[in-house]
Amino acid sequence: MIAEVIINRIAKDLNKIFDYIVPKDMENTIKIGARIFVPFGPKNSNIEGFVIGLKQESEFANKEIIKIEDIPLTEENIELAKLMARRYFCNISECIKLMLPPGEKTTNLENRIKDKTANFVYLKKDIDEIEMEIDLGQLKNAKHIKVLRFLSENDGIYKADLEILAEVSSATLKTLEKKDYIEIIEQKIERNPFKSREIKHDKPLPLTEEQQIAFDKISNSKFNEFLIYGVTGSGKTEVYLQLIQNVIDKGKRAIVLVPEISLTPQMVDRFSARFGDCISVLHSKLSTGERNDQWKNIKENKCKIVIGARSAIFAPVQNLGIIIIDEEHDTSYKSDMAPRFNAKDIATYIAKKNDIPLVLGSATPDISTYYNAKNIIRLTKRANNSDLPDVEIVDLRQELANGNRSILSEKLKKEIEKNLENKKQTILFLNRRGFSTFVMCRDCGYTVKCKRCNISLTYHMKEDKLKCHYCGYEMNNIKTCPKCKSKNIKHFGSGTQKLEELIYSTYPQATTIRMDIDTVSKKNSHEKILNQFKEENIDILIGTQMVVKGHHFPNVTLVGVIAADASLNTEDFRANERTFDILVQVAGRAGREKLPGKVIIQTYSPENFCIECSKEQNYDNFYKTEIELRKQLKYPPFCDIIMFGINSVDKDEIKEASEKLYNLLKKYGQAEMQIMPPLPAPIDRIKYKYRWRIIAKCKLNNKIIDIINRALEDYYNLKYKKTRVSVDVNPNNMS
DNA sequence: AGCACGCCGACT
DNA sequence: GTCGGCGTGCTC
Repeated sequence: MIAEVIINRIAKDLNKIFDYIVPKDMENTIKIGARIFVPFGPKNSNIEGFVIGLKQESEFANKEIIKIEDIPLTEENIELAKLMARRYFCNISECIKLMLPPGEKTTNLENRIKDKTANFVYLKKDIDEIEMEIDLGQLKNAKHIKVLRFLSENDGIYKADLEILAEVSSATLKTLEKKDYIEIIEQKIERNPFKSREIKHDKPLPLTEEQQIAFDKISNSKFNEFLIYGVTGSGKTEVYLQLIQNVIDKGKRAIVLVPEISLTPQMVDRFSARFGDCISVLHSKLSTGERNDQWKNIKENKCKIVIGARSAIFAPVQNLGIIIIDEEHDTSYKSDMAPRFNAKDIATYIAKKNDIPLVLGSATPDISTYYNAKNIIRLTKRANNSDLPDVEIVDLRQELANGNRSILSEKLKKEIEKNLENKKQTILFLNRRGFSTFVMCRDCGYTVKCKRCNISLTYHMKEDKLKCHYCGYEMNNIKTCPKCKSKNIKHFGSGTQKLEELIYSTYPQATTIRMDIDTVSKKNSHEKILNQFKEENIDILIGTQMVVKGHHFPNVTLVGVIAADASLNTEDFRANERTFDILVQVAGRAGREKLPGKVIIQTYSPENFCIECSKEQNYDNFYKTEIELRKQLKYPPFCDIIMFGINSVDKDEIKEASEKLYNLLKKYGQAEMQIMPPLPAPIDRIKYKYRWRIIAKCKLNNKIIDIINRALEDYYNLKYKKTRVSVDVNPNNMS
C-alpha cells in the first residue's frame, strides 16, 4: 500500500505529492487525513506530513512511513484543501492548516498546546471508616485528620486550594496518597472564555409576519442560499436564533459566522441567553489555548453551535444543519493572507455537501451577493417600530466658503452643544486614526515618509511620535525640517486624535473617549471602551469604523460623520459600496430606542449618489445605480479582478520577474483575460520590500484557474529567489 | 524549507 | 593544500 503525502512545509517546491510505502502493520489504521511522520531528504530527517490519498502502486515510493501520529482530518477536509489550493493558488499544506486544531505548532511536537490540567484530590476511603480509625487511635497525625475531614466536605478539590485551606504542604498530601487515604488525579480543566459572565436566559420571541415568512422558507429547506435583506433593527437575529433552535431540535448543529469586529461578548451573550452553554466561540482575541479548547469541544460534539469569525467555517462540526453568515457584506469574510479564501464561497461548498441551507443576512448586502441571489427574503419593518434617524448632509465646500476652516461644521457644532446640554450622548465618526495624515515643511515641501514603506508618517499626539500605519515604524516628531532646517512645519489632514484634541478645546466640559486600533489593541479593551461609554455616560465617543458595528447605545441621539468622502476617493472598485455601507451603519447608531436620532454627514461631495442614498438609507436606489456602474466598468459581479501581487527586496529582480510573469500569463491566457502590464503598486514599498502588481480582468472559471496555475508553475520554475508572488481574486485592498 | 554538493577565492 | 562562502538542485 502506498500513501500520497503532503509535507507540512510552506514552500512552492514542496507543494506536491510524495509517495511513501505504508508498512504492513499500519495498513489497517492509516486513513486519508492522517498526520504522519516520514523520512525526508538526504538525511532522512523525521518530518511531519498528511496523507491525502492511498493507492496500490507507485514508481517513486521507496521509503516507509515512520509513524501515524493521529487522524485530525476527514476525507472531506482533504478534498476541500485540494480544491482550495487550486482555486486560491496556494499550497495544500496552507489549506490543511486551517482545518487543524488552532495553535498546534505542528512541526514540533514539543511545542504543541497541551490540555490545561490541574491536580484534583479525592478521598479514597469512606469517611465513616476514617472516623473509626481516628477513634481507634490508628490515625493520629493532626494534619492528616484535618485534611481528611476537610476532604469529606469538599471532595474533588483543587490540590493547590486544599493545601491553602487545610494549611498543609504537598508532602503531607503525598504521604496520605501513599497510605491510600486519598488519590491525586491530574485532570483537564476547561478554559472557559465566557466564565464569570452572568447570562440571563430568554425565550423565543413571537415572530412578526415577515420573520415568520423567513423562518418558514428556510427552516426545512435542503441546500439553498437565502439572503435575508433586513433593515437595521428588523430582527434578523431572532430569525437566526429560531432557525438554529429548529436545527438543534432535529439533533443537528449550526455554524454562525460574524465579522471579527462584532464578535463581542454582547453578541455571544445573545446566543448564550437562548441556548445556554452549548456554544463554542472562535475568534482571534482568544488565546491559543482557549481556541484549542473550543476546537476540541466541537470535535467531541460537546457543543451545538459554533459562533466565529471567518476561519470558523472550517470548525470540525459534525452533523451540520445550517450555516448562517451575519453581516454578509463585511469585508472580513475574505482573507487577505494565503490561503486568500472567501468564507462565503467555502460556506456554499460545505452547505451543498451537507445539503443544508446557507443563510446570508445584511441590511446593506454585498452588491455581488444581491445580484446573484435567487432567494431574497425582505424584512422591511423595524421590530420595535422606532423611526429611522433624521439624516442631514452638510456641504463642507459651503462651510469653507463661509470662512469656517474647522473640521466641524457650524451645524454639527450646534447639535453637539444641544446634545451636551440635554445630557445625551454623541458619536463622532472619522475613518482615519492618528493626529494628522502627513507632516510637511511649508518652506521646501519636504514630507516625512517611512524610509521602509515610502508612505507618509502619521503624527500621534500622545507619544509625540510619527508612525507608519503600514509597518509600525515610529520616530520622534520633528521640529525642524531635516532638509532645509526651516521651523515652519505643518501637520495636514486630521485623524481621530486631532479630532479628540479639537473637541477637548472646543467643549472643555465634555467627557470624551476614543476608540481606534491604537486604543483597543489590548485584549477585551474594545468591549471595555464601549461599556465605559455606555455605563459612565461619557458625552462623546470618537472613533474609526470599529464604533459602527452592531452596538446598541440607547442614550445616543447624535451621530456626526466628519468626512464621508474619506472612503470614497480610493481606487478600490468597492469604494461606493463601502461608503454607503458605513454611512448606513453609522446612522444606525443614532436613536435606536424611543429617543429620536439625528445624523449629520459632512462631505465635500453631497451630490454623490452613495451619500444621497444614505440620507434615506435607501439600499434599492443605491444598488440600481451601483450595479449599472459595475456593468459599464466591468467590475464584479460581471467580471472578477485578479490581482497578482509581486514583492521583492531587489529593485531590479522584481521588474524582471513581473515582466516574465506577465508574459507567461499572456502566453496562456491572452484570449480569455484582459491583462494589464506590470506596474509598481500605489504603495510601492512596504518594509523595505518593493511592490509591483499585475491586474487581470475576466470572469474566474475552471479554465482561467488552470491557465493561471500553469503560468505560475512556469514562473516558479524560473526560480526568482528574492521575489514572491501572490494571487488575490477580488482583493479587499487594492493598494 | 532545509540540506548537501560543488565551485571558487583566501589563507595557514 | 584545505577551509568556508554561497549558488544550485533535490527531496517519494
